[in-house]
Amino acid sequence: MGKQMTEMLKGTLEGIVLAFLTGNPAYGYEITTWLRSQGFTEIAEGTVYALLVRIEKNGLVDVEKRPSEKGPPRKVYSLNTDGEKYLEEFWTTWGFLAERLENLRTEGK
Amino acid sequence: MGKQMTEMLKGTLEGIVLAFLTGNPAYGYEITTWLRSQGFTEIAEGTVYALLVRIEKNGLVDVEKRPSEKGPPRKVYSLNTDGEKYLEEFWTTWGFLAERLENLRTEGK
DNA sequence: CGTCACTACTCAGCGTTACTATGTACTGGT
DNA sequence: ACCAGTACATAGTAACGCTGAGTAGTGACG
Repeated sequence: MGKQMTEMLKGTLEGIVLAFLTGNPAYGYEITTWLRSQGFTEIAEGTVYALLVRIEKNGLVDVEKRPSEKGPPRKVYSLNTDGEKYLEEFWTTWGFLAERLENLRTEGK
Repeated sequence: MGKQMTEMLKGTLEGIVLAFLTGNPAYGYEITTWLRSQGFTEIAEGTVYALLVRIEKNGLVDVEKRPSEKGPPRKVYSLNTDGEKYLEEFWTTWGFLAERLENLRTEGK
C-alpha cells in the first residue's frame, strides 16, 4: 500500500500480531496468510518471520515445534503473560494516539 | 512515553503535523509547544525540526521567513496543494489501519 | 520421474523515521 | 554579566519493516 503504510506499520504490526495471537496460537505462515486476508496484502513473509524472532527473543511468546503434513515443521507461537502485559500497554499507547488523530481529523485542527 | 510510542509515531507524526498545519501556518517552535500541550510531552525539538526539513524537501509545505520579537527569525510553514493531497492519502492509510485495529481490540480477535 | 505449486522457515543488507545530544543565536529581565 | 525563554540546526544512533534471495518438505500432474 505504499510508503505511508510501511512507516505507519512500524510499531503497530507487532501489536496486530500479538493481538491475533491472544487465545489463538499460530505459526508464521498462518499469520502471514491471515494478514493478507485482512487486507495487508503487501506485508512480506520475511517481515513476519523477523517479527516473530524478535518477540520470541523479547520473551513475549512461547514457542512449540509441531510437525506439519505439508512441508517443514511449524513453529507455533502463543502469547505468554509478559506478552499479555505488553499487549495491554500497546492498546493504551495506541488508544492515546488514535484519540489525538481522531480529534485532528474531525476538528480539522 | 516509551519505546512503543516512539515506534508508533513513525509515519503518524508527519501526518499529525501536516494536519495541524492545514489552514493554520505555524513555525517549528510553535509546533513543538503545541505537540507538548497535546500530551506528546516527550517529542524532542530536534525531531520536529528534522521533520520540517523533510516535508519542505518533499515539497509538501511552503516556507516564509518572518522576524520574531523574541529570538531568531521564524520559519513559518504552510501546507500547499501537494501537502493537502499527501495528507488526504495519510488519512486514507490511517483510516484503514485504525479500522483493523479497532476490530482487533473489540473482537478480541 | 521431473517439474511445479504450495507449505514453512531463514537471513543479510537496505531505507526511513524518531531520538539523543549538542550547538548557535537573539531578546529581555535581574 | 548572567540566565531563562525563544528559535532553529545537525551529526550520530537505534528500531523496524522491506527486498530479495535461499533452504526444504509435500503432493499433484503430465
